[in-house]
Amino acid sequence: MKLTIQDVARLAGVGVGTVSRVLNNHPSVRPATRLKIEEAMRALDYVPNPHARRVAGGRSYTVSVLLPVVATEFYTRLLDGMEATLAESRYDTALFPILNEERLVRYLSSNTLAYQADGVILATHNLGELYPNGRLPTQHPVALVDARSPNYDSSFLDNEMGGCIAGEFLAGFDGPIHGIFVREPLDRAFSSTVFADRMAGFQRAVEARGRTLGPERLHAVALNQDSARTALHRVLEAERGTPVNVFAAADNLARGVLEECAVLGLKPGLDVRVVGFDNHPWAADIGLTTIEQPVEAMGSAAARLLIRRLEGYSGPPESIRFEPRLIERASARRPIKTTS
Amino acid sequence: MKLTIQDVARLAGVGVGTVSRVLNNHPSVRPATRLKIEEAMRALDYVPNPHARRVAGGRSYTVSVLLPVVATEFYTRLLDGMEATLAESRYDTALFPILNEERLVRYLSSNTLAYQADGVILATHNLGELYPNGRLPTQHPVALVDARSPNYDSSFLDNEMGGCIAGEFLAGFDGPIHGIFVREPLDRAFSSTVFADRMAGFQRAVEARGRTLGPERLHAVALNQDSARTALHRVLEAERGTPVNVFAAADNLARGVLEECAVLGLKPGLDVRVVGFDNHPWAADIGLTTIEQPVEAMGSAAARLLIRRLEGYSGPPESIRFEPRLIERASARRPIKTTS
DNA sequence: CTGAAAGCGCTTACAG
DNA sequence: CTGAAAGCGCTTACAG
Repeated sequence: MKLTIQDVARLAGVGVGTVSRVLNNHPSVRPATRLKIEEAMRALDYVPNPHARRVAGGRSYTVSVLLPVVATEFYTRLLDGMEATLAESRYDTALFPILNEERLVRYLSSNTLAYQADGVILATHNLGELYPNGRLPTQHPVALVDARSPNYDSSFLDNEMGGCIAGEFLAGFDGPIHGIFVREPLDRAFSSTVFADRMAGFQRAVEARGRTLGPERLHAVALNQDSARTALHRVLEAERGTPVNVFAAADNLARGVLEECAVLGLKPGLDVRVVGFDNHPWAADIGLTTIEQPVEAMGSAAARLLIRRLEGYSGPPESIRFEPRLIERASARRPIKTTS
Repeated sequence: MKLTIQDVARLAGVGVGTVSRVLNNHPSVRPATRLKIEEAMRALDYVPNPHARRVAGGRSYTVSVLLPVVATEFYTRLLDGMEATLAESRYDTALFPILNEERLVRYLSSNTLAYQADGVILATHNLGELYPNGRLPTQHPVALVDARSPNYDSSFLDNEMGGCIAGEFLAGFDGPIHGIFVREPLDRAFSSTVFADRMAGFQRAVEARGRTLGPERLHAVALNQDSARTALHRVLEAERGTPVNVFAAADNLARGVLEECAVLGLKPGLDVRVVGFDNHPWAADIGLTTIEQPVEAMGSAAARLLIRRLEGYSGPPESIRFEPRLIERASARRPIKTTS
């Protein structure tokens, strides 16, 4: 009842070996034959049995993706990017949500993972705390995403540059400048410098423009809207007047700020200028000026780096750096410059 | 280099068939033989190749666990309970974090899941919204945990009873009674009635004791501590005086309330009596009176129900109900009754 | 109770 | 470029 490679071979009028070759993108298959077989597969709606492939081929055609359990759009998009690229090369994705540190260690040391996957993608995790030598205890190729390490391939965003852009932009407005960011770690298992980097760039840019930004203007909060709303109150109390300029280092925080503005009757872009970070799909809907990061592209790049290793490449580790850019919307807009 | 069943058979001086039988708990193996083989496996540190088992046996020895991406202790513990029981029966666990609704549908419809798993455990998800007929589009056995359905085996907590217990307990104190709970859904992909049930029981119990609890005393918040802190302010403003009695329908919320009490200089258990829900490991450390739910046991029960199906049981769906109980600590303690 | 053998659905040299 | 065959590491009737 379950379709096998035999059924495809029979329908296409070829041997199973040839079907297998098209399944594995083997170069030496005549185009006409390939077409005939692909048609048969489509007609039968054939999906190869991955377990048999693993046994016969000695590879699993699966990559393990280890990611922190932080329910933000960011990880959904990152995963979409990785999975799309992995699927193109016919790799399955096995997800391992890192609920806590003990679980991360277990995943990496267990036979389960070793058996299941040909390679590992680790998200947002700076090695080094858990594994002081900066190496994961696995024989398989590893790629990092949204993180960097000298030992592994990685794709990452230049978060510091993103902070810089926000800082330079807000320094162009009158009124005091504040920053709202997330205190690390996001999660016990994930020490990351993402937010620290953003704030470092931000601070540097603001001060380079001769504007002050002491520690009392930097507000560390939890990654949720309510915390950001509370932080806005602290900003307003400190300044006792508008306008104020706020860099919220994640769109989710910026959204909280905008919502609280609505409650307080303050006009975004006039009384309170807000710049977020992420450019999530809904950012346009709420008119949020923000720093865009190409999340899907980062995921896709990490997947591509890993696939290259899986196919035998063995050059030195490579890092692909992505650059953020400013998306200007109503929540903070520069006046249009008029000539003369 | 990789160990196979052949190596074990050779060392134990038996055929591979017999080794396979002990691997699969086949009854007809002489105890002495079994011992000899188990010793050989231990000596070699042998782990069977799951892919080969899947191909030969036609089963995957894997169950898929679909769970919402809400980073709370609850899911860690639930998973611990499930995995422990599954592992006892030599089942691997494949985790599928439901990042959004589209992804849940994709998991359930994809060939990936169908191939990988012999069965599915779905957490905290009330079917019916996504699948109006209340059935998942899968041929495999399904068990629910932290949710119920007439169509599938399930293990769940009597959340309403938990709310009742909290309500009865708080009704024993002087001062107004408030409730802080989470507005559903927790997550776009997970419609659950967990919090609604807790509040329904709470309200019923409080009113049965002749105490008032209008809608203005029920505070819907997001599931994080900051939201709970803000809610406490609303409680205190409404009452303008202490003591007040607060049921926070999750320990995480209760923790926020206690922290805000510390900031405001209010004494937990005297000025503000707080009852949480969960009895997470850290609840004892902060002296939180709370409703305990046996999370690991619930996970374990769901796993057991599924395993029974996987082994061929085909009776009607069964629901295992777990009862919560009150754990009294400093944040709300009844005066010790003295005789006469 | 146990061994030898066939078979699961693929992959991959080996010949042609 | 392609087919026939051996082999991957297991499981499971089939005999004994």
